[in-house]
Amino acid sequence: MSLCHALLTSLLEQPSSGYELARRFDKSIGHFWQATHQQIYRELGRMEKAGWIRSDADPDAGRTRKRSYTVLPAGREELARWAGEAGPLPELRDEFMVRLRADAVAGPFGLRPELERRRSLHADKLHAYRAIEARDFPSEAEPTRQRRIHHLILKAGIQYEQNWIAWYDEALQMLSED
Amino acid sequence: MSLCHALLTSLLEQPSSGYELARRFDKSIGHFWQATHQQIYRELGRMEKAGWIRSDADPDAGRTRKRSYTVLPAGREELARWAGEAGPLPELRDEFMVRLRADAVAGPFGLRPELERRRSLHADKLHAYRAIEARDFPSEAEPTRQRRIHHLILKAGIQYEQNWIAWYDEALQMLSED
DNA sequence: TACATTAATGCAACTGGTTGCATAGGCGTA
DNA sequence: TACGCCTATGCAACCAGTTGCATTAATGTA
Repeated sequence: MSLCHALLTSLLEQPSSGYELARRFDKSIGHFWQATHQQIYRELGRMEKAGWIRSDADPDAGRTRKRSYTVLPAGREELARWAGEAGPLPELRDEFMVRLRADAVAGPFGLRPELERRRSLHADKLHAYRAIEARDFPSEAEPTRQRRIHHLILKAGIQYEQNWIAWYDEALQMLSED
Repeated sequence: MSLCHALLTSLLEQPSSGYELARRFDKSIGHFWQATHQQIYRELGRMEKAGWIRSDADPDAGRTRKRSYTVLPAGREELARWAGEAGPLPELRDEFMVRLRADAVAGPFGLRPELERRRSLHADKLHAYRAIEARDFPSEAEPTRQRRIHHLILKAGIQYEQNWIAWYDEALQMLSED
């Protein structure tokens, strides 16, 4: 299970509360591994039980319940152990292919608007990634090992979206030939 | 939920038993929407209750329990209703990006072998798709609407794998610069 | 005849992820 | 002061998907 390892990584970068993790997730690794606050809190609880992380009342908690989590040595070891493991490829699992197939067999159901909508959603994501790239990885910046890896991850997202956009263009063109 | 609609589509092409569906799934739409036999049997049960499909003892069942499922008009309507709906984009959810990030923050953990392994798994899939393409969509065949859509779906798989292979090549090259 | 394999279906338990709701303090503003 | 929003955490119920196992019949093979 990757969520706890994603959390360990995030907490190594910066000890944080569950809430902060949830927000940071949305902006970084969350592009490749989504999690709701519920999952995050649940997982933090488990990890604390397992002795991988420790929680303290956050310094700027005031009178709130805010807790800050820190990775313990056991957590760091677990991350190192896990990171080297072989894992499964992500599964290609796309609802829309099911709709397309239904359209081929029992349609046509007029999928053009949906094709266009999806193409534009991919374009939105691509623009968002490009904006992050321009901000975080300007060409003049010195490429440390860490920065290069982070950039590489982002490029996976960029290429993924570009690829789908190209496919949707092809699909739309095919549709207009009918 | 797409599984039942994938099943409806499959059953429209060809009334079948759960077992047959499970095997056909592995070879066609299963590339884009996986399901175990368990899920399929469970779903067939639900759909029969909902009045979308009907089951009869399969003509060549002999003394076995084999049942054959057929789509009823209500099922066909449900498929048409669903097919036109807007759906969510598939989520980009890749374990390996979590490992890479862990490697950037707390590594290096020596991810090269895993990078190579994953690249070659993608290459395997690509070859499998290419083989299907050569067999099912030879250039001389007449492209009906249905055939063109099926080919389009397959191409999504092909481009997806090509895209990942290109990314892994870039990643491996980056790694060798260290 | 015995044994392994494949066809065919299904139960039970579990895991990961989602949804809806609840709580409670802090902060800005009308 | 009252209202709404944001920060922050959590419970409970649910759903989809996975895993392991069990059953029964037919088919092939040593």
